[in-house]
Amino acid sequence: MDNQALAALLFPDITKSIADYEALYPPRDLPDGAVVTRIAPSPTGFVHLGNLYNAIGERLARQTNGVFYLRIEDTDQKREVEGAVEAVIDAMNFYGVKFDEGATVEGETGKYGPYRQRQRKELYQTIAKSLVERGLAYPCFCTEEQLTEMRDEQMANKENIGYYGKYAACRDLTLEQVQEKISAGLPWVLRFRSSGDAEKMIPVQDGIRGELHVQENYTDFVLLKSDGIPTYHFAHVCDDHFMRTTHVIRDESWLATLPIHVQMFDTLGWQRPVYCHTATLMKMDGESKRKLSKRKDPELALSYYRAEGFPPEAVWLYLLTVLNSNFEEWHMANPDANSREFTFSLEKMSSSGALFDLAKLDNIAKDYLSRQSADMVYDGLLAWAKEYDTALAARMEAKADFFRAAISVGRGGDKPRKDYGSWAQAAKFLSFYDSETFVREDECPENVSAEDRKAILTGYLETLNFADTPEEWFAKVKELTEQLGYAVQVKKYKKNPELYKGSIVDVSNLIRVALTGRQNSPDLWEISHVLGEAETRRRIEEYQ
RNA sequence: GGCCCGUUGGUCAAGAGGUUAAGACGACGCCCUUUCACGGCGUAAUCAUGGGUUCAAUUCCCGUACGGGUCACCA
Repeated sequence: MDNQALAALLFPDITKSIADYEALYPPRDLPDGAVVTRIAPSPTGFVHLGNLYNAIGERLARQTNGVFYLRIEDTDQKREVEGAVEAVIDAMNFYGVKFDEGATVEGETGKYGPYRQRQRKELYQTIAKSLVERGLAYPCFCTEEQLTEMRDEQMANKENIGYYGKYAACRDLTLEQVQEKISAGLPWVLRFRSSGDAEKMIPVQDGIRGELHVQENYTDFVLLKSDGIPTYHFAHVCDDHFMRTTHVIRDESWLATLPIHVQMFDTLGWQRPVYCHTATLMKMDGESKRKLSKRKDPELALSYYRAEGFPPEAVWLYLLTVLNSNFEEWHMANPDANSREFTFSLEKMSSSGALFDLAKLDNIAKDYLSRQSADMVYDGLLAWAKEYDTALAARMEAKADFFRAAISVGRGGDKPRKDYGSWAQAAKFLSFYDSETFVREDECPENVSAEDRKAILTGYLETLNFADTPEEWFAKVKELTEQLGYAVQVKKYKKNPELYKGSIVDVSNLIRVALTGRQNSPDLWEISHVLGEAETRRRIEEYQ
């Protein structure tokens, strides 16, 4: 076979050489140990947790004065969705992830582009052509049906599946045969001619997992699809080489095709990047774990957390506890420090899949929000409401001082309340303050009879004086409690429940339900002052 | 089915050849308390399993089981 002639036949328009691209994309001038990494999503319109998970690379790049960039893997035109690139950028921006170079909404920035793979067709074809010239790649005319047939036969024979050895029908076509098929207009893909041995294991250093042993690739996998666009495997190798990527951080599902990637780097004589395969986030499904699924699990989508209103930093705090086992300890020691001050390390990443724990996220978010100022919470809630709850946004703007006061209750001090971890939770929690949204959700405490309910609320109203100090106010509550045969001290009631109708818990909770509609709320006297005397009296009278 | 990866409490996990096997979340119980919270304390693990190496293994090696992933002209 005349490889030069075949290459010319297959790629008549390619005039550049690999050397041209080496010159175009010179090695980066960066300090020793600088990490160059990226996220490389495909523009399917679905931005998921994994994308953010791998954006941890940004922190690694920052820590080492390296580079973090965005590459768009748009080689599958069928799955592409309009506006998807903007969606990725918007989502990353929301989570504070900044790119040094790569695709942008307007176009792109950086010297190693284009950063959209489809625009790099000529580069891939140049590399492909050189492989053909070296006799390492060949056109394949097999149809989908033929390939399915081959797979079925291999399955039936319990042989390894794939295009290799005697199954590689197009491997040894003559130049004339290729010429004939091409002039007949038959579509073709370009396959790699693998000389790998399935029995051979090759060691690969993984940045997270340590030394890995993978089987050598023996299949003639596809480099270029029939439309001339590369497959993921080929594009990844070419791009990460010419973009001078040092670390490839990606999901562990790529472990299976690692042999292909390693083989490509080696045969092209390029230095392999450090592969870092992250563990997949899992979810409990009945008795067993399984990968988070796009169709079944709304929490896989990044948009879920935004719509729910979890502050971006809180999501990072949670993700970091899962990503780096020593992060949580650091965060407890530095509760108010920004998570970016934490030194992230690949070695501390877990290699087995963690169950995604929404309860823990919730806890972390509550703790985070409890430490924020009332202004921050007001602004955050308002910004969220403008997008997801416009009625609330309107009320907040109309009654800004009132909402700020409500948000301030229980905030500050050594023991701030942890009532909500997301803006959606905050909206719900705060709803009782505003008379427009006030609804009684909880019932009067069980220990309190209808008669006592009336007596307590009437008595409460009679002595109610808005000028009282909190101490004076509560002294009156205690007095009322005692008069009506309830125990002022919970402990006494617990010891001798038969001596009392109930305790101050019941009395307080009755007032609480009257005032807030719930049995769980912040301090009643503070709430009353946010509501004002008229509204306070109105709610209690109404509940008598 | 082949191949790859994994397995410490309900969940996330630290850990080292010899430890009382950290810590966090969740659950439950108790305490504090001027209600609701917050907070404090406490309870719950024969470190998947069989074998080997060793004075000693949960920690090293091999097998088994289980779980997960992957085997496309999708990424």
